[in-house]
Amino acid sequence: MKPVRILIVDDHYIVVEGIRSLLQRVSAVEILGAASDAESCMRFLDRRIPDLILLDISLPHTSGIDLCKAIHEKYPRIRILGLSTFKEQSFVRNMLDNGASGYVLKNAGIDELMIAIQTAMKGGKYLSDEVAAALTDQQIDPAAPVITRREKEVLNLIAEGYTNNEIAGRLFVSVTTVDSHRKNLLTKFGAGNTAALVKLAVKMQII
Amino acid sequence: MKPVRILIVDDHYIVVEGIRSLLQRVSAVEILGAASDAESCMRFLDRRIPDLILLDISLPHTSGIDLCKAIHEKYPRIRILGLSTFKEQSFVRNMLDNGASGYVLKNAGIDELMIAIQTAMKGGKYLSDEVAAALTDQQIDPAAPVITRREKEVLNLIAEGYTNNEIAGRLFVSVTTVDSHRKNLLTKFGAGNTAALVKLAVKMQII
DNA sequence: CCAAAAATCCCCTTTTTACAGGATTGCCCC
DNA sequence: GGGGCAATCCTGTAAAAAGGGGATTTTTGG
Repeated sequence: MKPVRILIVDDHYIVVEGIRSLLQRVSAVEILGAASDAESCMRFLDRRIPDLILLDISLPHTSGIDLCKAIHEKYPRIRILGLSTFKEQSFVRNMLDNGASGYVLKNAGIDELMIAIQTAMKGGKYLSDEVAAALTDQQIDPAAPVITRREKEVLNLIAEGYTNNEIAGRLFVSVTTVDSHRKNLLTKFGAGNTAALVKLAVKMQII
Repeated sequence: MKPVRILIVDDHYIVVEGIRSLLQRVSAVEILGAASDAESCMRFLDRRIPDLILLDISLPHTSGIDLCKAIHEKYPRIRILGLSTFKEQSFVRNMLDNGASGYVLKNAGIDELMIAIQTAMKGGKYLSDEVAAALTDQQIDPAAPVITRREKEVLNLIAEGYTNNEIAGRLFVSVTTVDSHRKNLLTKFGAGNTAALVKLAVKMQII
C-alpha cells in the first residue's frame, strides 16, 4: 500500500514540527512539506498534489476556513483535515461545510491522528470525541440560553444602541413586538436589565 | 556546562511533541517531562525540580497565568517561559507580572526558543519581537477611551446590571454622582445608551 | 394535519435613563 | 499657586425600559 502523502498547513512552527515528528515514525504516511499560510499552500499545490492536507483553522491573512473552501473547489480530490485548539462548534461546522473530511484537536495523539487520516482517506469523516460532543451538545456555553432568530436580531440591534422604537422601525414591526422580544431576552438570560443582558451576550460570544 | 532541565506544560500533545523534537537535538537542554494541566504540573514539581518551565497560557481548568503565579510563589527559582499562539498584551503583561521570564510564540523556531531559554536562565527576560511590539503599542484598541478609576468601577457595576440607585448605595455616594459618571462614560465611549456602552466596553476588554 | 413554538400585537404603571444645564471640593503636577 | 482633572453633588424634563398582564397569527416540525 502506498503511503498517504500529506501537506501540513500551520503557521506555528512548533506544531508543524510536532506533527512531523509524530508522523515520521509511521510508514503509512509521507510528509510532502509544510506551508505557513494560504498563499504558500496554494503555491505548493501548483507543483505537488498531496493526498491529504492537515489544515490549521487559525492562519494569518486568510483563515483556514476560507483556504479550505478554496482548496476544495480547485482540488476536490484532496482530503482535508481541520486542525486546531478550538472546539468551537461554528468553526467545525464551517470546515465541514467547506469540504473538510474531519476535524482533529491539537491535543490528539498519534493514534487518533492516524485514525483520522485513514478515515478521511476512505472517504469518511472523522471528528475528535470532544468536537463531536460539542457539535451535538449544541450550546458552547452551557449557560447560554436558546434564543430564536428574531430575538438574536433584536439583541444585536439593542447592543448597537438602538432603542425599541428604532428597532421597530428597522424591522418593520410594532414597538410592542420589539418590547416583547426584549422582555423574553431578559428572561432567557436571567438579566435584570439591558446592561446585564448585553454583557452576558457579548461574553457568551452571541454578539 | 550542565544542560538546562526543562518541563513542558501544554495540553496540546502535538505542541509538546514539537518542542520535544526540536529540543531533543540540542545538547544544552534536557527535557524532564511534560504535563498537560496545572495539577499534573504541580505533582511533577513535588518530585523533580526543573530549571525552566515552558508554560502554555491556555490550559484546561486553571489558566497558565494562575499556574505561573502558583509556581513562582512556591518555587521562585524556576524560570518560566510563557508559550502561546496569542500575542495579546494583557496575557503577556499578566505572565510577566506573575513571575515569567519571557514569552515565546508558538511559531518560534528552534533558534528563537534557545535564545529565549538562555536569556531566561541568565536572569533576563525574553519577548518575541511581535510580542514586544504589541506591548509597546500600549492600547490594544486605539479607540478605547481613557477612563478614570471611579468610572471603571461604575462601568463594571452597570454591566453587572445594577441601577444608578443601587450603585450609589454600594459606593456610598449620591445617585447624581453615579449619574454623572455614567454620562461621562457615555460621552467618552461615544455611546448613545447603556447597551451600546456595555457592548463596547466588553469588546474592548475593559470589562 | 395538528400542536408547539415563534412572531406579532396591545394596555397600563413604575422605575430608570438620557439630556441639558450647572457647581463645589480636593488633589497633583508644572 | 494656579490650571486641570477627578470626584462629588444639584435641578428639572423627556424618553426609554422594566414589570405584569394578555391575545392573535404565522411558522414549523413531527
